[in-house]
Amino acid sequence: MSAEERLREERLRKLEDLRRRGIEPYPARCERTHTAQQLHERFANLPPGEETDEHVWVAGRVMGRRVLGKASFWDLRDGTGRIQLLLSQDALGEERYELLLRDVDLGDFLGAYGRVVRTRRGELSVRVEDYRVLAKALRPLPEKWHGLKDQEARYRQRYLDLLVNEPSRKTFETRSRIVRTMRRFLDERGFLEVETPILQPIYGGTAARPFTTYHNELEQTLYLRIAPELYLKRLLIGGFERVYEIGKNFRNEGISTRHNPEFTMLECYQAYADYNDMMELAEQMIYAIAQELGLERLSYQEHTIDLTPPWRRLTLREALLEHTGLDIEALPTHEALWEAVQRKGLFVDEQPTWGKLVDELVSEYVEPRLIQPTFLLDYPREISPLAKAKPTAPHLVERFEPFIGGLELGNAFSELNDPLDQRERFKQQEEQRRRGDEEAHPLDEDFLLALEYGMPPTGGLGIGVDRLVMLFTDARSIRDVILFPALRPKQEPS
RNA sequence: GGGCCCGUAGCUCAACUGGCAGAGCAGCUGGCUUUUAACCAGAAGGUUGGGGGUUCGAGUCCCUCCGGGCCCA
Repeated sequence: MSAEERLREERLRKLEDLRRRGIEPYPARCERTHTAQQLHERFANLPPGEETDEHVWVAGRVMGRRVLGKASFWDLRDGTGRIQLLLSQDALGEERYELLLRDVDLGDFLGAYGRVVRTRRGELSVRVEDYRVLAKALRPLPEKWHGLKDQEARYRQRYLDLLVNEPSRKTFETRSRIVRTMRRFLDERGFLEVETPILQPIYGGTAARPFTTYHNELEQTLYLRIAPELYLKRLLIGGFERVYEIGKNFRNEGISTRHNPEFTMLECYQAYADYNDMMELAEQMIYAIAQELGLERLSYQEHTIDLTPPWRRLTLREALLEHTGLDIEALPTHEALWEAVQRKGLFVDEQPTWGKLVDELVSEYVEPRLIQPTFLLDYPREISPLAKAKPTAPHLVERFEPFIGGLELGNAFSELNDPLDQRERFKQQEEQRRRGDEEAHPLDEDFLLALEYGMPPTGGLGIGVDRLVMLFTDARSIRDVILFPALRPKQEPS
């Protein structure tokens, strides 16, 4: 028997011992009059050594234990904090006291009843007169002092990570606050929260490979959405002027410190707005989150970042001129640009088109250096099939991506609402697909039909929620901000 | 997909140049009625991620597979 199994056997033995003595280790009900936090608030001014007449029931997990013989001190933790239990043979009687010491382990859930006191050393405690075993744990918790450090275990058994690593718990509380603040920000501005299909007959809204599934009854292939964009636009056509959705997108691609196959996205659309309005919306929203968290200036990895609006606006042309010395407007063809890239000895892979080459150069030489909040704007038209062309430069579109700390945090356009132009763009994408581009946008006749009924001029904005949480929690990997990140299955010896 | 690093007791970590696998916490036994990582004493706990190889001898060197981390694509 392994050491692990022996520890489990030991606890099973205790569980049986409890049952033999008529104690159900998994009772259906439990009494609780106060949380730990409520007690700490209510008795904040109780002086050391003082006792109250107040009797309370507390409940929680046993996280620590100091046994001094016929008296002992136990740490009970609930969702709000920690409270000490003071147990003695005097108060419980020999039998009940011995049973507790013998059969209750660290990690078990315990309810305790007694008087609220403060010990001579100043620790608020419950002097226990009665107790209930609430749930027996069969496996030991990770070590109390060092916590759980093993990265793999922290991801695979997140409950243990949350249980013993305070910073991890804080990260996910912060994540929740960020999403809540986003909702409040948009709700206050008249945006309507909606839900659109995750199972889609045609995927679209961005360039990515999808997960494929099948509906048995309909005998139909369906795709998990890579973006909600095309459905949200249908709502603009339907007359809603401001909508947003926060939800999971699914992209069948590699896993990295910045990519999880399912990830959370905010998309919002505002009628009668353009990408300039969406820039303001984005910086205001992220600043509002920063204010909520008290992080208007924050540290991300080795950087100090100031989120105060307005943020820097930088066109791709300016950015590439600055970081590579290439003027893409003076190199308007694929051949000319590639020739210049090679002449300069720039280190990028060859790309099939001018637009993709520009994108590649930006990814390689510009994005990692965008530490302070920056909107990169005016992208090549051919890599942006859902964005409206710039009136002054039809080979470019009104599109931007926000960058902070080198992280790409989103994507936004003045949305293309010309149904004939949209059809042309889809056809160009089909052509790219024929040339082997698996990520080319599929042609969506149902969406084109909707667009032909008329969509108002609209600004759209997508924000990657996970990456935003990374920024605000100083996380190096997206896995640190996703409760249950995607991992390869661990092979169990059979 | 490529390169580098890591995987030792339930948890956190040791183990020199290849030479008896070791400690703390947890658990077990005993002691202790005001502790705060309580303390004191004792005994126990290992397929060193899996498989193969080199060697008198492998946690350590080599090959391979699995998982994780970092960097690159």
